[in-house]
Amino acid sequence: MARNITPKEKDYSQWYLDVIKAAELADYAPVRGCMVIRPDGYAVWESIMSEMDRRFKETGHVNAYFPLLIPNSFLEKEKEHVEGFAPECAVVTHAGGEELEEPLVVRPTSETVIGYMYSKWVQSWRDLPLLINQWCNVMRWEMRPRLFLRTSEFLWQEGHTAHATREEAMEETLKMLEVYRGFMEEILALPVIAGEKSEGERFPGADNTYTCEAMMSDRKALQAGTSHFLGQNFARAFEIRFQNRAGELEHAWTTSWGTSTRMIGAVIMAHSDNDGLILPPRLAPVKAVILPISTDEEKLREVILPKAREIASTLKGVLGPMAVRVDTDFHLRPADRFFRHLQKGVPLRLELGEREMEAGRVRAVRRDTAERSDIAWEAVPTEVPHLLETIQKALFDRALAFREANTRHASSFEEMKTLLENEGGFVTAFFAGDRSDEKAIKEATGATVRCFPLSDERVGTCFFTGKENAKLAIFARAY
RNA sequence: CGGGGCGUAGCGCAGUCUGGUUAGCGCGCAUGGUUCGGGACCAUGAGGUCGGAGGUUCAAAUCCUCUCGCCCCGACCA
Repeated sequence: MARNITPKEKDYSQWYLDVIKAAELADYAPVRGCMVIRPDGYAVWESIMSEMDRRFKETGHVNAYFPLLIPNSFLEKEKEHVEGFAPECAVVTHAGGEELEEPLVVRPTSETVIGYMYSKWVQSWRDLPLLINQWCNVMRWEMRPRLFLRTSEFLWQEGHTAHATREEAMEETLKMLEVYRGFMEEILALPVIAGEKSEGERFPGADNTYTCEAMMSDRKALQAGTSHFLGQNFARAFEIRFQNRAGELEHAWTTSWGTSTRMIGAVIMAHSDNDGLILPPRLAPVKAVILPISTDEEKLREVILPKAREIASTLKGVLGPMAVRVDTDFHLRPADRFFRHLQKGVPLRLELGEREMEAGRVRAVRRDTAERSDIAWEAVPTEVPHLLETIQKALFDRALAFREANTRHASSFEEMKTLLENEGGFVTAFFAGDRSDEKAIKEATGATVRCFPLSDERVGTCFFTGKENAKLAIFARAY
């Protein structure tokens, strides 16, 4: 048991913070609610960026960069948008030693400034679709910041597209939701439920919002990414118009979709244990660490270390140059070196000691299960990647089994209250209520509608209003 | 914004009520030694304008006034 980490059973919030600290992922910044992402945390973000960016480009998107500062008047052009975001905006009022004529908002999201630019770039149906993504930082002055999950400033990507037809924009919205789902499940080993948001949980200014909802290991829900169908709302606010083939002027149909550094928080809370961070192999910047071990320092440096480097070199050829590290912290005792990698979440530890030198093998220790196995030197380039994939799958399966074991169905409001109170987790129920019903349920249970899963088309009687033909919803307490 | 709590070494705290020699303790850190395959131990040592400003006093971490910041609960919010 790690002595620097509070067990999650004792205090889940503290456990989460302890894991981050022990893994040196992030630290608090001097400004309230802001965090410093440390090198090992940033490497995880880089890993996320490179894989997602590849998937965005494969689906036809390109990257661009829009400015940090947005004229205040832009936000006010879309009524719901400004109502949703104004309270949490940071505003620049002075610059160059003078008060500005118009205050500038630090972007909480970029629909407005991008809408403004799109109106200039779009004139003909031939200019559509416009498929642009940007990687950047945004600022939302939240009341309750938590590292990675909700920080005042965070890093994210926001995709913004404009289309000629409603159908095409809706198709894009769902396509990117599916890109998110695929990335989260395949790379983060995070099972998510793709679904539609309820009225009360919709993005300010959107006609529909879709989400990927995940369950954390305390059974609470976390929204890991959203994709919005914006209809013609922003096109009207910013006059994004084009002439169709018939020569008529039409408003474009737009979408936006985003995922953020919050996903790092999701990975931490989905997989890690009381010893510290556990990273899924496909996400982990360092996938395997090789530890030369011996009390005979001469032998260590002259025989074992060169062999370790040789194995590392071969393995790098398979896994990538940054994915394998040789631990040369010989001033630490083996136990301390084990723990360091354990807490950093390195998926696989390969020990090379005197026993292994004689036998011509390495001892592999899995981070997720602590299982040990011996791998012959010649087999390392094939066995290690295989073992990493086994770990990847095991993490996903474990998280999925956990979610399924903690998902229950409620037919009545009483039943829902009891389930949320006693069991927690996800509660499915047929629901056809409106915004005020959602509010009443939240006040009574602390839970919100997470989504209406797209994969489940069953309908039934609403547990709250009694209406027929209600869609199946998932309720849960959420971050 | 309302209620409660806290600022003393990198971190966690004691000392403040009842002012009094060089402000302590644990962890961590540095050096040396013994250890070493799942968080060792011994010894030595470095590290502090006690959140800030002003005041009372022979004397302030301690008492008084002002001020800044942080945390928790609520409100608000994704």
